[in-house]
Amino acid sequence: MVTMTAAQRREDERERFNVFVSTCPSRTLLERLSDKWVSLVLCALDGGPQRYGELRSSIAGVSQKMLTQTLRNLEADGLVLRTVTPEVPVRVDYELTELGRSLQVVLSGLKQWAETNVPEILEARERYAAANG
Amino acid sequence: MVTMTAAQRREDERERFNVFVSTCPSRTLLERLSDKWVSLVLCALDGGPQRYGELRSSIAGVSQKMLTQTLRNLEADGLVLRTVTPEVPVRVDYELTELGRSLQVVLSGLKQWAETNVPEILEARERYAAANG
DNA sequence: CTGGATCCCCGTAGATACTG
DNA sequence: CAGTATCTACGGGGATCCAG
Repeated sequence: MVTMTAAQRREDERERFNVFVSTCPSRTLLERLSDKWVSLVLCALDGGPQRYGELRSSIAGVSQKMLTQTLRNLEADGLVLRTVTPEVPVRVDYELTELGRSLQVVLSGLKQWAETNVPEILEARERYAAANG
Repeated sequence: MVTMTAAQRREDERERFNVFVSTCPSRTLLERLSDKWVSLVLCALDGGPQRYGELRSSIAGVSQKMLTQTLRNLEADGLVLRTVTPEVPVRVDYELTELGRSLQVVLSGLKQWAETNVPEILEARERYAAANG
């Protein structure tokens, strides 16, 4: 076995993880990130640390259960840091980690795309509805 | 305070789309895009038009139902073009529209991020599991 | 009072079988 | 080949309860 060049190693890395293989860890990761609450939570935390209640009110429509569940998953994946301050009442703050910030950049692109292209999408839906039943 | 023109007001309205409002169209759009199959389908179509069966086999683990449903939604939103060729047996091709390609760029960034950062995430999960139950 | 766990109900994803 | 139809099972939403 000859020593690998950096390029070969990079190629090898790329082929180790493939989202199109259903058993690949990158696939399950992509599925977790492709969650409607994940992008909202990460974008909400973009402005800095927030308390649980702040997140809950800034992300309209989220249930306690899903917000807690999403935050726990993000914490376990090292994307969010959870800090408990034992005051009365208890205070829990959430903030992005370095890894979380790098993901937030990508997801804010998706958020931006959605907010920008709403009109085109709505027009397309009307055309589709008119053409079909 | 200067008077707004109608055009300015319309422009202002356009920029008011906010994903954090649960009733905002951009929010429901973001939720549709934040679907685990959407990113996979769009990335699969990045290489060019594909038949239904090709998509089904390239995206391992997708059910006929969800693939059809996802493709129909993407078609209705103007992101994917569906072409039926009345051969025997019938041939159905799917390809990205211009709008779909612009979204694919964003989603492939997410795919790339997932494939790149799998190791960090797995390590974080182990640390979390070790620290907690 | 904040943050979160638990229970129950319902919608929807998913597997299977069938059709133009 | 490219879908529809049907059934079941899992996961999200809401109410309720719990700890600090």
